[in-house]
Amino acid sequence: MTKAEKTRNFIVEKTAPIFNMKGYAGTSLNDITAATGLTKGSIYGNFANKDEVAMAAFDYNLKNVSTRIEAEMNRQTSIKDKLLVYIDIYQKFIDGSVSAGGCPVLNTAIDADDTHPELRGRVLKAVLDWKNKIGKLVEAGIANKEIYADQNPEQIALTIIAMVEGGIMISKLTSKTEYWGLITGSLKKYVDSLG
Amino acid sequence: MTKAEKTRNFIVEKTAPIFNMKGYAGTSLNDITAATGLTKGSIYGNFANKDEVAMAAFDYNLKNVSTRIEAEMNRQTSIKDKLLVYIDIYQKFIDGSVSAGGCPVLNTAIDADDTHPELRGRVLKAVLDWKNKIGKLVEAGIANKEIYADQNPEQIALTIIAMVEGGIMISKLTSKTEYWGLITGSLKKYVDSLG
DNA sequence: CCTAAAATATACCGATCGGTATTTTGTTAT
DNA sequence: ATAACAAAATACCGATCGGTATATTTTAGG
Repeated sequence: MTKAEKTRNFIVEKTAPIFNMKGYAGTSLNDITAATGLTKGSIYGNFANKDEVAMAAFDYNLKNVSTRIEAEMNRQTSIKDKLLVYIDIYQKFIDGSVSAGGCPVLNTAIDADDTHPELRGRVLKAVLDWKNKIGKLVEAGIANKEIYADQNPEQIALTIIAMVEGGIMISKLTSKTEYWGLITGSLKKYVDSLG
Repeated sequence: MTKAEKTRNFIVEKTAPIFNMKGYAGTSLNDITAATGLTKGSIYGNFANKDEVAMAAFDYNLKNVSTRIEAEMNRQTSIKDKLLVYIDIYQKFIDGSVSAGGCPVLNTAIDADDTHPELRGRVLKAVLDWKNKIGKLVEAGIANKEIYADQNPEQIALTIIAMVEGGIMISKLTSKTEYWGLITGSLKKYVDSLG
């Protein structure tokens, strides 16, 4: 890893939580230099513009979530338990112990939806990938009789994502972890009812 | 209504969709003057600062949702049908036929959560009021035997809000109304299972 | 119709915005 | 050790930011 690559990673690591909290328009180059201790010249020596930093920051935040989910999912055996992994992982996004500012998918979706097509495209792909992943899990669950055959994998995927993301919004806004407990309680019951 | 009050309302009406789409940091005073055709002097003759315009815009967007929901709810007789009113109303937020930019509660919650305490306070109140409203509906449903007595009103309220807001995020981002149909399909089944 | 007050427009403020050309510093291979 | 190169810092750019003091226009009451 060259010096430039190291610095690039360093900048992304330091700015990713800021973009996640303040959004694209709300994060200034001054924020970026302050967080990294570097100067504007150095930032622009490693990135073409603010857009590129924002994209890399989103990718970093997304990968951070994905790898944690992947790891925890591999520790579960049943499909239903795999589907419920999101509950434990996203708990950490609410109390702030992981990636300050909440879920990057939700934040960036709202932030970039009507303002930043490039960023929007990245979040869109993330949501569709997520939907496909859950859909395939459900299909596997149907195949091994864990889930009823008449269930719609796409519908289940969308419902789980909606509940998780909506739940994060509520719990983060209110700072009430017991709300997250109640919402995920409904989610557990829902997943249990699938088969 | 004095001239100043008219102008104030006019400014709020014209800027409310912009704040809803671009967020607080993303909406500039130039956006405000462009949308209204007024000058900065006129804006600041009616509002102390950008914050005040943003607050008034949020209040306006929120009231817009609330009154529509209230009206549609009064047309329903059963508690379950009242709970399902959100589905039809929010449909219009996704296709953009009402208040461009999606649900103001969701947008402002994400936008202001970590950046704007005053605005955050307003959204927080909106969500808690919403939760209480659904909670009381559920209690009424329990009282008239429409809903099982062992159901938790607070949990039901939070679950419905989470599904609706999460569903809006997904449907707006993907521009797929069929996704909204699938998610609200789950919501209908959920509400139906309550009693 | 005229005047006083209210409302809007004009012109400007310093600060900050994203971005860049140039210089200085740090690194690395010979 | 030094030359060649890469990387970071400095100093600056025009544009836009939110905000204001002042001048002009519009409104409303007598």
